[in-house]
Amino acid sequence: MLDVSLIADLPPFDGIERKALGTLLSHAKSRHYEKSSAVFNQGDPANSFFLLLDGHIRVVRMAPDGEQIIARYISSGELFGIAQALGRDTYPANAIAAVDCIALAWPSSLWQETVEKYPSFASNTYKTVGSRLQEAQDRIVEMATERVEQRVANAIWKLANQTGIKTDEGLLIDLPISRQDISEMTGTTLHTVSRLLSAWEQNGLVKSGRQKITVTSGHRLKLLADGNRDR
Amino acid sequence: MLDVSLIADLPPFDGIERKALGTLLSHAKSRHYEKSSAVFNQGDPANSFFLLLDGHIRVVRMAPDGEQIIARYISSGELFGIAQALGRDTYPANAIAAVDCIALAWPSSLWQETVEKYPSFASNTYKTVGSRLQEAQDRIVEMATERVEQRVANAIWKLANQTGIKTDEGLLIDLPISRQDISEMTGTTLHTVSRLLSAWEQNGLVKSGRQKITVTSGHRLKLLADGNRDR
DNA sequence: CGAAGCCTTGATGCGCCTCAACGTACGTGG
DNA sequence: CCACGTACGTTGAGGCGCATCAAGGCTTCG
Repeated sequence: MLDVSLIADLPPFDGIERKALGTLLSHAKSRHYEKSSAVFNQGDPANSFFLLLDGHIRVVRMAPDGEQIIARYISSGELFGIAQALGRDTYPANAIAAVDCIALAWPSSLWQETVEKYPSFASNTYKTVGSRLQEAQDRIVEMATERVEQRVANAIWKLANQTGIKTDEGLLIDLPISRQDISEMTGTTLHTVSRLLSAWEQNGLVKSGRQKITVTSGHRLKLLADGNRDR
Repeated sequence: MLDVSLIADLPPFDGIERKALGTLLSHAKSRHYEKSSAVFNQGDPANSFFLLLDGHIRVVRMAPDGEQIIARYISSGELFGIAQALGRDTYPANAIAAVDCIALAWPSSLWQETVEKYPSFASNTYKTVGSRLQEAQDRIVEMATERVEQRVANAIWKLANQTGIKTDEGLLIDLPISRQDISEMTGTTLHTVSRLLSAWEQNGLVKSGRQKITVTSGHRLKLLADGNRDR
């Protein structure tokens, strides 16, 4: 049986009494997704909505020509696959487990009911959608006005802040991430990302290896992201 | 006094009885905005939400360096400035009248109440937000994967379909739009847009003049937008 | 141990920005 | 109504940023 403490402190459920959380949980199924497996795919009928309990999920959209673009990473404690909140009945993107993940899944049919019964849940989730729209718009502005170097610096800086864990060398991004992944987040190529990381490593901004990036000087990385050309 | 027929047939109000529309309208103020004036600005406290009755509104975001990016155009019949639906209390962008406009304005305090009282209004507006998020994501993918020529073709094609009126020459975009505007929609420069339009005019795809674009071959323009290099 | 996946680094060239100069339509006030 | 100022549009020359093409090294895993 799932315990209420699993979700009681998470932002989406803020303001719902524990008893109600119990009933909510009784309708949820806990599922395990292993690394690189798909939770759902773009175009699939949106039969469930999800809460990520542990791990990281990569949300990916396909371009018409088959190229992939990473829309965002979901961290634990976040809702995802909430197509209902967007008035959709299919998922708008692929969701891939970046590492082994545990998620709760509710049937979509419960969405409407939940939103109506718990106004705080409704306002929290719509706020989430709102901020994702905001983020998307920001990214459009970024793509339109900034150079590749800034965008890559910004992407890594945000990832480090979202998922980073402190090590003695700096902030380590807590999920396996390749040069290719970064390029798909920023609209460039893995080659350019590789060159940038090499240069930054020389200048002591980051330390990186196979699918691993540690930010050693968040400060200077942020400066780059904000457009200061180095030295 | 405002007449119910003004809004009765508009999508956002679909499914609300005429009597309720009357009460709703009684709280609205009709306002006139002359060409190039601001309805609201980015960062302003979101005191009202709006319905555009006539005209076209340009939604613009400012980049940190002062550059402007056009997020979208609002056509008549659409809601805009609905910061509440995004859980925000300030507007996330500027709204500028592209031509003389007439809009209804409601105080933001009415939003919550309206959403709760009319479920169809709620689901319609959240669907709107959802599709704007979708559009934004699509645009990110576009910026990341397509060449300037495709993006410009696509922007013009969409504008022509959204606002176009039939003339004997083709589809005329029904609002004054400069090379600069197009460049701010696509993340390029007015120079490149000018060169593209000149070339397209030579090939008989469009006819354009000062702040005016007529699409003479939507078909071939769409082909360009989809990535077919011409001839 | 081989294969597949990830990373690096060089060489080359093109797409598009930048800079510059000029032409043209609009509207505004004398 | 004409003259001027301003906003918009065009077109050329030059060069930079980054994609593309190419080749090879290093890990990880079956």
